[in-house]
Amino acid sequence: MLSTPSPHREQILATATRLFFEQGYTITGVNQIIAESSVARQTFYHHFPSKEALCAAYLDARGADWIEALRRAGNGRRSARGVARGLFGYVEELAIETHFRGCGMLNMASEFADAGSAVRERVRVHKSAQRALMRELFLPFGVDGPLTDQIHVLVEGAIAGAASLLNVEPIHDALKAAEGLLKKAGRDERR
Amino acid sequence: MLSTPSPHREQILATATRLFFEQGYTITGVNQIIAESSVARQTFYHHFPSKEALCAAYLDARGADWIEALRRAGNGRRSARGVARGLFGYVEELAIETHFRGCGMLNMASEFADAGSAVRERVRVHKSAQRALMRELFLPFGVDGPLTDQIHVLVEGAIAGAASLLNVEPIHDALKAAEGLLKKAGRDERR
DNA sequence: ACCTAGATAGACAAGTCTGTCTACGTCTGC
DNA sequence: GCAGACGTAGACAGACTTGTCTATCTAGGT
Repeated sequence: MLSTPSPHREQILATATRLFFEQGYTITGVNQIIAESSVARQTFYHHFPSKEALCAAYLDARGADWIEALRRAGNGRRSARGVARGLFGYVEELAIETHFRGCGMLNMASEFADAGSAVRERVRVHKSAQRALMRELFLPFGVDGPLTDQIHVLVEGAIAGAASLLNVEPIHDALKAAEGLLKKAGRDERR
Repeated sequence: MLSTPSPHREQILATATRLFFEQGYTITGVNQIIAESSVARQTFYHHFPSKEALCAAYLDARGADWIEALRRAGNGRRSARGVARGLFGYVEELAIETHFRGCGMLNMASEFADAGSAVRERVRVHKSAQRALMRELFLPFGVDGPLTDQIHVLVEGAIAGAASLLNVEPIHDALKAAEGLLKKAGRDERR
């Protein structure tokens, strides 16, 4: 069965992850994935019955990785402000590293127009999980749900803004905004 | 010269605008644009020497339209909060109307990985103009630059977030965050 | 009446795309 | 020793891609 993780499958998925993110889905052909994975055509179609199936696997893997990385970036902080700094610091790091390629999930969604498609649904579930992660990270510091949702919007805006403007300014702006909102919330609470 | 606006050119550009936005750039072929524009192949290549040239024209036109629409949505308000409500109200309206298709400029950027490409540069200039527009709209109410930049991030995050989650919640969150930041700024100012 | 510019339809080149197929090799368990 | 699983290499089908080409038609100016 699939209990043993096939190295071929992993290799194909790794190549696809790189190419889908760096180039985009439509523009990346299975021929290129096959060639750069150094596997045979049949091997590819054995593990993934179609390009779209590979896309689904890519979204699942990448989504989980991203959530985990974001959790690590926000964990172990001593304050809500610290969590925010961890999050946006990681976002900045990644933006520079990827040459402002933006969010892999959102980029994929932009290539699937139909809002009812399986891809869009997967992206929706992922972003929903990201939203829940914000709650999880800020909850220990008494930050309420509505505010964590607002910070989530700032994270999304930071990534999208950096990809548009090709620099890290929007990420800094987002962090400042998050700090402002947290400060305000603290002040309101003490009243 | 190009002083007389050719109706054919306009027709092609209108079709491309629709298809590029609804479907995406790579997936939309010139054949489809030609067919749905009801022009001859040669006519297409007469007005646009290549698909990429058409893309550039699309970005220019759509970018200008978007800025203008956003200006109208934020203009004629009596307070900074009113401007924010106008802006996010328009963003919400559009998100629903387009079935959460997101931002046409950002979607296009996501299909051009090379950060140095002409397309990415055009998107960058557009977002820069959008940033300047935020300043212009909020300036009459004494809102300073850094804060308008933060609101701009919220606008970006609202559009991207709505496209991801397939609902308008992120837009409401963004508005709440903007109102919070404006309120906080007003309070700080009075201190 | 004639000439030119612009539009038309459509063939065409040269390449790409996804997915299926055959034919051949190699490794493992029984 | 041999069957079956798994791998490889590569041909192939059929559709699609962008951009160029020819050949015909039509309208306006002189």
